[in-house]
Amino acid sequence: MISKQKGCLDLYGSTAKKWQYVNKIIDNLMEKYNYNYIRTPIFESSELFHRGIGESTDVVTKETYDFVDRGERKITLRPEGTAGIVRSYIENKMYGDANQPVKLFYNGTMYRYERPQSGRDREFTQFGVEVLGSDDPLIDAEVISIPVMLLQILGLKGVKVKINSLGDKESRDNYRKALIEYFKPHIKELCEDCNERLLKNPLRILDCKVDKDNDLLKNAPKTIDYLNEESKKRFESVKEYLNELEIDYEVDTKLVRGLDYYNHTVFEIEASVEGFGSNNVLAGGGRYNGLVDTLDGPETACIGFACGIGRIIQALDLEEVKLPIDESLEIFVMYVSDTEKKYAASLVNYLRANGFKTDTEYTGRGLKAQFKQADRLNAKYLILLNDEDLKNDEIKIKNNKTKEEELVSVDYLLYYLDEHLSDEDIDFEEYSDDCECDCENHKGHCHCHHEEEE
RNA sequence: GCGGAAUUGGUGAAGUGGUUAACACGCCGGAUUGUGGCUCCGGUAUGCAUGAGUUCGAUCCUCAUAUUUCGCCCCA
Repeated sequence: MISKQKGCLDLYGSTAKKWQYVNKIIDNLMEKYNYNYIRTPIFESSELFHRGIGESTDVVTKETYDFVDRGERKITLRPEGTAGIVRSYIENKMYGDANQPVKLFYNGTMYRYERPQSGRDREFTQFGVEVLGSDDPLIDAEVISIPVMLLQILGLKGVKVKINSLGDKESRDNYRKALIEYFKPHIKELCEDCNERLLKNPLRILDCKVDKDNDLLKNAPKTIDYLNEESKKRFESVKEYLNELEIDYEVDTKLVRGLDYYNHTVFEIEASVEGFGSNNVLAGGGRYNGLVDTLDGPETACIGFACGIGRIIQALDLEEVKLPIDESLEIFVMYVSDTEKKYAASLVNYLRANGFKTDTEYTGRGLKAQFKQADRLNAKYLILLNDEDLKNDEIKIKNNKTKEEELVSVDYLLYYLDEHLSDEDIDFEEYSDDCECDCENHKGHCHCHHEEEE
């Protein structure tokens, strides 16, 4: 047997339903925010990511899926969405569009060659947003508000918004130098990883889990103190707009993020759910005003974020949030004889064409088993074809909940179904948590048939 | 890139170096209900992740590989 590749995921069944639902919410939300969908290739030239994300970042040095194609081209599977979109922005000269800023969103798979663990796969899906062509702090706040709104709509509770500012290039460089000077004399007191980090990415020392209680970290210089006046003012303005949007946030001066292209505003959205490992960051992003320039485009102020759909679903599961997914079937058509089966074929087709969610039997089951199948599919109405009835142009319809049967004339069928199914919309009572039967098969919705016995 | 744990049928799983791999659920068939969900009867892994080794003999021991899972680094 051939098994799937490490860190990949087969998405199907009820989990797939959840993804479809989340995607639907995202599309809807982006419509309201007036962001346009963009899809860029899953693979790009390796150089794009090396220059874009940063030669020294872990993502590029040890996590990319690289290969050489038959034309000797160096290719990399995209490890994130921003670089490809910036490339597209430049290549398609979107900076020349009349409509500025350019507000885009994407939703697709990304690839990172990593050791899989909770909340991290090699192929994973990110939804994200990029706004190119505006340095207005209002946009910073808006971009932060998107994942917040999304998680709120999905019903996730314990979300925490953390923000920080790295300042402009000047501020960031000054801060970096200050940190190195501060840590250098004491570096022996810190863990092995921190020693590694000192020159490569000193900002990350602040985020160290091993040394987090060390006074050295607590008293380290803070990003805020190294912002120049302009950067400081900008950060204040972002915070003001966040207040206007009524977004609760926390300034975390240790929040630095690992990709080279970030400056000014950076942010993360964390799930504080019991049972989430260390990969509890659901969304992250920030400003990257230098990236378009780095990739040979005109200087353009940009900001964006990305969130992992898989992690969001995981968080929803851990919080046991119930998504309003309707898993019922409107009509199940049953038959026994060959003539009934032929009639069933055209009837099913007819019902579907008229907008009813309809299914029927395909495996030669007996009538008894067809009833079971109908229950499994959560059918609301059963149509029991019977040669005798058909001779009279009549069809037997059974309400699978009340068990009431009615013989309906063929001409009247659609009307009958319309009548009965329209007010049969999702009955939230029925799908509540309160099911107390002993069966084990209902984690979410209970479809058990426990009559009002006794 | 580094480290820990796991891998038995459709599912949850028990189990042993040696004839037919427990049990439960599910599923299929039958009986009984006019058309099901209750009950009863029967069926349901020539197989214990894959490959190699130790052995008279391995699902059970050893090694390798794959996948899963949980951490570290890093990220969403």
